[in-house]
Amino acid sequence: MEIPAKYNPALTEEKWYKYWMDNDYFHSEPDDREPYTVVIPPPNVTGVLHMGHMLNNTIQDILVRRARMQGKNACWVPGTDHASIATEAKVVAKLKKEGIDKNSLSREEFLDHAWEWKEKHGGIILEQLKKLGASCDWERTKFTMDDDMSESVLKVFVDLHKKGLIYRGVRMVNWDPQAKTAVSDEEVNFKEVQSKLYYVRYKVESEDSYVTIATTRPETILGDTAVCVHPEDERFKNLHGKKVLVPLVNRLISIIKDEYVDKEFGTGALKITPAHDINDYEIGDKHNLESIDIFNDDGTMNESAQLYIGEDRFKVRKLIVKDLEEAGHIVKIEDYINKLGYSERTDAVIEPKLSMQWFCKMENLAKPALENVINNNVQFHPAKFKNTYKHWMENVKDWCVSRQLWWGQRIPAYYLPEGGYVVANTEDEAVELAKEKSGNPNLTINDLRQDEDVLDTWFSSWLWPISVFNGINDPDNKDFNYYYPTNDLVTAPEILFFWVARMIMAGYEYKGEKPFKNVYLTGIVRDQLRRKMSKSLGNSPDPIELMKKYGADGVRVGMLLCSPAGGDLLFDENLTEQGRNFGNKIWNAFRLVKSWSVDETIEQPESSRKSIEWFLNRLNSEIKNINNLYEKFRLSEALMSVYKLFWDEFSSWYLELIKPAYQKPIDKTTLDQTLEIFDTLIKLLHPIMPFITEEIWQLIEDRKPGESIMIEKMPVSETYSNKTIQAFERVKEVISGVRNVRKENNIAQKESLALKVNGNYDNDYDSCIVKMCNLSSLEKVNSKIDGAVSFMVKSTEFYIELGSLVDVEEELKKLNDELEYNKGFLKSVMKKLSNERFVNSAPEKVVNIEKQKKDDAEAKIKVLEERIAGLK
RNA sequence: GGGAGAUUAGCUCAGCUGGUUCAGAGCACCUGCCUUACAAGCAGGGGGUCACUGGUUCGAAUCCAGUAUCUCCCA
Repeated sequence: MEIPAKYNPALTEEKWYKYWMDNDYFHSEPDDREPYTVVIPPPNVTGVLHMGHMLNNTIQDILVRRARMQGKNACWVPGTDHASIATEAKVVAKLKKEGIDKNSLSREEFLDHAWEWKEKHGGIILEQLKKLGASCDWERTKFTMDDDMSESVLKVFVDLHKKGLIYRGVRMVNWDPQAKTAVSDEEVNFKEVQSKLYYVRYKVESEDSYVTIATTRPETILGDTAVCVHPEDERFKNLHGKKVLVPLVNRLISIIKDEYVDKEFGTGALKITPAHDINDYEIGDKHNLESIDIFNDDGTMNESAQLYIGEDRFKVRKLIVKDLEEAGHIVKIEDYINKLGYSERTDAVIEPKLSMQWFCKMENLAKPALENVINNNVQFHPAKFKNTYKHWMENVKDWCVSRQLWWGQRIPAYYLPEGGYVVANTEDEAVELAKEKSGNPNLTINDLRQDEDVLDTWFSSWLWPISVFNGINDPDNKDFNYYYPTNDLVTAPEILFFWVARMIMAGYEYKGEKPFKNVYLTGIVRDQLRRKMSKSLGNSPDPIELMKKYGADGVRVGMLLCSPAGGDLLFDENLTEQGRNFGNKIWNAFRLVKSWSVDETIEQPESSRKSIEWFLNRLNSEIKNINNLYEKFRLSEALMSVYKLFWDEFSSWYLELIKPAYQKPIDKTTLDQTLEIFDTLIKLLHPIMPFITEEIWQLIEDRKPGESIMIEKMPVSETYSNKTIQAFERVKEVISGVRNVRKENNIAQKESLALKVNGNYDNDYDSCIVKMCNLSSLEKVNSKIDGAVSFMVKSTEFYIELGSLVDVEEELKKLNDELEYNKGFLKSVMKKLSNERFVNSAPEKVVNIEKQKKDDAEAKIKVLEERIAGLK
């Protein structure tokens, strides 16, 4: 069989993905086995695959494939969320391009367009995940606006309303004047901008004096309802209880006292505009101030402003400064850097605005969600995120769940003609409730007006682990009972609060149980300059191209190589290259083993027998180690361990040890055992590199149709002896020693050498040393040999006689350097041992270790000194 | 302004409840090799006052305090 020297992923990946799908390996149904469940963090329907998804889904697939091979019933539920703001923005933009104004469409017409858009673009990411090898149960794919999902959302809204946890209220919200919707705090990006600080003086009522305030937003002066000073501020004590006139509109407002004011900032006097600043709103609330809303929804001035009506807020700033200046109210203008909130979706400057919204009370929902993270019922990896989570949950604010959009679940609240409203799951129910509430038995649905707003997308996603199994609509169904709670959630720390925390809340509220046991928090993928990868910066490689170039396996390895949990992840294409190279290494190891022909008549060489014995010990110890790392979610370390096991231990040592001479056959025992070892290794590798391992597994032996490595059993660790492993480490040192001698003296491997040993030496692995070093003899002697090149392993001396070839000077230097080092080492040990307090207070074990060090060092020094004397 | 965390090799990071896996790994770098599995490779090598200053201790990268720098979250 001719196997190419370079592994070509393109030839195998599609083939095996199709094979897995055709055999339905990804699909799960409840049965007797232990379930292992993961729900995908639903990507946004507007998106395309980016590096963050690659990382996140690589990790999920590794966990899922591993669990499946451990014999669990693995179920990974894929899906997407409807992303109301982003999707609506996209659809509006698309319509605009076609010359259609959203406002000219009815709600239903618009939604038709939106659905059409979703059908066309919504599945892109999921399709791309297949290229990565994601072993999702595609039959279970969900979308947050599927009928049953929406039904769950509305049911929960109605239920929470009944429980008094949903209420309607006026609140200061982050208003996006471009999207004309409120956005959550988390969807606001703060950026530093160069702006100006305007010092404006207000005339004190019936006095010929002024008070000067400082503001960055002079246009909001028109909405001022107070001026506030610090009660202890001497400069303003004479003003307490007085009133001032708002410039230009001459409204009379009070001077109030509040400790909130920073005496050092500006002039120490603060204008209060409760309708347009969150802090002012709170002060206004405290002092019962009037709120004057001077903006329209699109950021232009309204009638309440009295001036500049219909003009945009930024234009008004320029106009009002000019007018204030002319009226003599501007004292000075300074340059000033402040932070401004921008909408994550539209990049418009956020306008704090009072508006009627729907809220969800968080306090009681947060309690179990906090408690069960603190007590580790839900575990965070890495655990440091518990701190931030705790801080957030203890200061949780009510959740604004309404959005002024059409795309999403419409709030099931119906307003009665004569005021008031009812909340109901269906229109019929709403009519019934309305009849009851109004006492009017003739009401019909046409008399009711449903709320125009939709629910926040997170109000869908927080139910995700429950609703994908239909656990809201049918709480006692088989799937929900079997798969919930799920096992691991893999997501980014950025959404720890507004997604993870809320899922935990929903879990306890609707099932009385956590939604998942572990939360693995990935890092943020950044480029080499630590910049977050983003489309706008253009610093993100296209994952599809990357997979084409390096193979999905290579990219998976590359992602994992740079991803300590929770830390930032500095992606570099050379990591994927390293992944591809690793694939090639595996491929070539396979090629080598496959190239050997068997001769059943030859006996197994001693060296092979010993090598296998060693490697099995090494392998089992490493399996244990790897299991440990996986349990602690130290995935990149698990990868590194299996990487080194395969590359260093298996390829560089084991295969070289058992390799037959060129074109010579191998004995059957060794080959069989080697194939078995290979099989174990690729099973260990499968969760990380599913494609190449399947390809090799299928080639290594004839497989029956329907067989696959992905449903094989993950190897478990059997007993092993650390003694054997350590003994072999000595053997490696001896072999390295001989290699060094060859190298330093330019002796080819073909030329055989005679090795002599003096000192403490175990000849168990002589056959391995003889083979690896091409020795003509390996002989124990009882004295040092002058005139030979030498090296030491521990305090055992090894000699190779090269006759005149020995460079005495060189040899002396080497020995003297080593002597120097050992003397220094001994000195440091003696220092410890001669410290009485150390000997008395340190545990006996530690003292004994030091004594052992002393003995070893002394023995070595003695040997070195003798050798130096011999050479001189 | 409030809170959390970080600082270990050129880069990214391990290093658990102080002591033999204590100064590590991978990559990068340097040297020599196209040796019949693999140059996407092989064999070697160099490189760190563990941010700084004190303290606790027989003993500190590890614990404590302060300083500096950085990051994130909240306002």
